[in-house]
Amino acid sequence: MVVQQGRSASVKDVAAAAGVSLGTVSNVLNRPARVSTATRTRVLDAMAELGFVRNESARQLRSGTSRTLAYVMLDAGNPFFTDVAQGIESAAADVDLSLLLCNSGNGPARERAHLVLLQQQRVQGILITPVDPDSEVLREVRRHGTPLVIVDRIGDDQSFCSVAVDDFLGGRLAVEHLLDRGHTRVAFIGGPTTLGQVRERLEGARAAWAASGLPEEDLVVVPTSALVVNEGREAGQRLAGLPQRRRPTAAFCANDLLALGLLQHAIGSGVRVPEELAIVGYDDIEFAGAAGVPLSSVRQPRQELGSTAARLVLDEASNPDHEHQQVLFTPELVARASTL
Amino acid sequence: MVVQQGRSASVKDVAAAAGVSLGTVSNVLNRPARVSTATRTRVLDAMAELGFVRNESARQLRSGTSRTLAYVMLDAGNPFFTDVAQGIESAAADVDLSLLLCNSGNGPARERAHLVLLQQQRVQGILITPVDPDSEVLREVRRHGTPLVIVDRIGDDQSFCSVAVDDFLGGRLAVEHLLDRGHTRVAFIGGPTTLGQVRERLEGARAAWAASGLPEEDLVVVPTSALVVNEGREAGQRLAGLPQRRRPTAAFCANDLLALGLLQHAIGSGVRVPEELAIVGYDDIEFAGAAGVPLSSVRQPRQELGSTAARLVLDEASNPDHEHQQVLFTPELVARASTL
DNA sequence: TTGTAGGCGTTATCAA
DNA sequence: TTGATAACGCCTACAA
Repeated sequence: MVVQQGRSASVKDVAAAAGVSLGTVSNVLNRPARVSTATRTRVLDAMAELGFVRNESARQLRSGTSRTLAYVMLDAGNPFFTDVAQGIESAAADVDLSLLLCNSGNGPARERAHLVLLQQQRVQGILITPVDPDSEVLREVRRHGTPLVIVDRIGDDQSFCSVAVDDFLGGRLAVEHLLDRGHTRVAFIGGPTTLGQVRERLEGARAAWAASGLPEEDLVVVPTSALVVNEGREAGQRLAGLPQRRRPTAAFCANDLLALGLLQHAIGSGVRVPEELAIVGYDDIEFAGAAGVPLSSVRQPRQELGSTAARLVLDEASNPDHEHQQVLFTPELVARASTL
Repeated sequence: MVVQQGRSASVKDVAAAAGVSLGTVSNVLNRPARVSTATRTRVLDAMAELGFVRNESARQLRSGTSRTLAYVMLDAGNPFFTDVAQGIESAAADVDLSLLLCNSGNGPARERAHLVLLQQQRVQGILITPVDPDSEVLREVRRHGTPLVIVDRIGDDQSFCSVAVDDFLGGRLAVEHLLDRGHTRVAFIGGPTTLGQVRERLEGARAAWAASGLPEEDLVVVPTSALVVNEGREAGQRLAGLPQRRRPTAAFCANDLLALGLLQHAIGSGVRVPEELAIVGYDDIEFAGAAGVPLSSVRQPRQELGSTAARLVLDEASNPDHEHQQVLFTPELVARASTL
């Protein structure tokens, strides 16, 4: 066993140690059948002795493409996206690719920086939940030739594959559920509306509300600056500040983090859930069901979202007849104790 | 603007398009000052025209090292580890490195596969929360020369840098807190004990218990097969199945996911928290404070854990006088409503 | 200021 | 079955 110093052993070193040519070592690596058993073992021994590890950069330079997929997440702190990432990873692992995870944190500059790096690395494909699906940066990636699939959003044009869940329908389901429960004053909590997800869930909510014939102003929109727990708490305070007769008896939150924050505020300030305030979240993350009052939520097929996106990007990468497609999954309302 | 087909443009193509030599293009990229303004703009224009993107593999092959750090997580579904990852990522971004995230899912085989891939990619350094910190695979990485830092664990030997939090102390703090609250029958919920974190938290709990002079058998150990929400629910059922006079009045869970599951079971089956069952978790993930009954928990400095580990691995990678060190952070008990 | 040449580690082709 | 060689794209001496 040899302690490495300097740079690590190359095929050339292995060849020298085994007393064979460099080409033979390469054959042992890539077409073992072509090498006689005797020399093969000699080469393998030399590799073990020297602690040889293939250099992926060199391989990649030679082959022109890497064995890596990348996913640029919108918010790594949101379990929804880590679940999507798990779906991607398992699909990637099936075809022996590894997954590079990046986090834009909803920042266009960070997103752009990641995309540049990924193209430099010649990743096989990029999956991204973009800050803005119609941004020019995405089209630049396409122009460069790197396959790209949009996850959890749909762009205006159809020049990309995308995998998303019907957010408009999800918003409708949530509000229809609350209407079914007899609520006539409901809050929509969410923002910023620069996020398409938020916009469409709100539109769906409005559509359901309009269909009910209730006065428009009784769907109270409470904007937030991000989809995080703390914003949910603050929204709770704002609701509590409303005069009794204008205060909604139910809230539909644009995601579960907000809903959990709202729930926490409610319980902390003695508001009974669902009797005084019913709550519906969105995403159905694991913690929604595990909340003190289990949360009703709109479930999205997270893992499937990821694995489907991975399949699409791989098809785009390898199938010359690839055609872009927009896959739209259907969300589903999961009713739990927070809406009775 | 040109639509790419075939392979993407290289420095050679740019040189041809700009009517200069290949060396000049390289100078524009790496020593712009050495190039006259006129030729520089000509070259830059050609790059834009061709949609040139540097090939990182070639660069790396030449330079011998990559611009990437990697973190092998133990469980990507646990917010604790994603928070650690965020700490690493921000430290890496500070020095212009990108972070490759892998997930072993507590599986030795997956862990090993990831490590091989990472070495092949010649990452600058590997951070890992290992399945087993004393495993031979880690030493093999070291032997190959890739800097490696152990995160959230400490190995037996001190041949690696490590960054961890004092789990023994954390266990003690949790149980002392429950003893302070007057509990005389307490459950420890956690497992598998192949996880060192679990073993040490349990040891700490036992030490505190022994110091109290209470009968040993009144610290009831409820083993689980994983540190996930669902196992917490099942532990709740097992507790409920105990005869009243042997049933603990408080539980210390080896992490917050278990605690959330237990809490959910308790609320669902009408057990009042903390009056009938007090609960202390571990990690203080964001969802602990946001639980229906906010959870008391042992807080670990997650982001700091990550950023410190990143600094250590970079020092090991670049400082010839690097000395391995074991950094041990101190945990802190955060008391909330779940223990009154 | 610009151009030329060699090499990083791997693989594939072709010849022996 | 094995060996020699060229090429992938980039960077850095060194030469002009």
